[in-house]
Amino acid sequence: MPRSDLKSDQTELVVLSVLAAEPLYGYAIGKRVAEMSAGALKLGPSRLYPLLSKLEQSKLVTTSWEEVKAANADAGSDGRRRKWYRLTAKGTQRLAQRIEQHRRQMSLIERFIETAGPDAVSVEGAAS
Amino acid sequence: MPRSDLKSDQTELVVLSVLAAEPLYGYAIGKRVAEMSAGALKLGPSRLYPLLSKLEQSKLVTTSWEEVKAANADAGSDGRRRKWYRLTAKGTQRLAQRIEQHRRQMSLIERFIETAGPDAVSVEGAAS
DNA sequence: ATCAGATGTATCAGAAGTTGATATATTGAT
DNA sequence: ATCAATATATCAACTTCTGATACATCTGAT
Repeated sequence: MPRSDLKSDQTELVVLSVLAAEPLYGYAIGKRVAEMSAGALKLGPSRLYPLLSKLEQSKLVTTSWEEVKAANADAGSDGRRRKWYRLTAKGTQRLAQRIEQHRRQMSLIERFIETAGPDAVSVEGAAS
Repeated sequence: MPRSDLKSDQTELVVLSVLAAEPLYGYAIGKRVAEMSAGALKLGPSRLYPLLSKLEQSKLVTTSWEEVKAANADAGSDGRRRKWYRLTAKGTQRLAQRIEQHRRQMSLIERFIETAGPDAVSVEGAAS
């Protein structure tokens, strides 16, 4: 059940961030996101792969296929293939842009929360 | 051109926040949001009224109609009517919930930004 | 007086975005 | 052999968003 609760721009930010740390293949990206969020964010295939395709088309990432080496066998293929994604300079630029956009929106929302008064921020109803 | 760039939960948070400060009618809510965001957030009718209806149905707000008094005439209607929205206790509770949810998501995203490394945060590409 | 623009509420169809289900194929554990 | 995990990918159905439209009144400008 891929719940992300994030809007697409934020999802993009998250994916670009993990790729900024190191290149990864699709499935590993999904797992990394789940791990780092302690399960709060889950990118299912239907969300992840279209997004990665979009990033590829926009040249924010470059891709390359890798054949997974067999563990026990002496040589060659394992049948499984991985598509690796690595951030381009353009991708790094986009990430910085998304981070800025994110910070802008956050301070904006913060402003609204403040006008609501301190009453709203911590209230009985907030419990679990 | 109603650009909000906010996801629906965040829009709800914003609207509940302005109503927490004081009761308002629909059109005024839209203007207040635009003012407070210096035009960055615009809630058009097609976004605003369905949202307000939803809040009403969920009993997060109560509503009441008001006839606008004529300015010059000695008595009565001006023809214009306003539908006022005021937060219920349940609405206040929901607001607190949304604020908490918001803070959780923000610290989550912050975590991803940090892993991206300091390089990503302030980069040439961030200009304009 | 007329006309444009703001006020004020509301709906709708089309566009865009999201997700569960499904498909295929291999590996490793029970 | 069967099940879960690994690994990629698509699709139809669903929800959500938005531009356009509708209607009626008021205000200020010409």
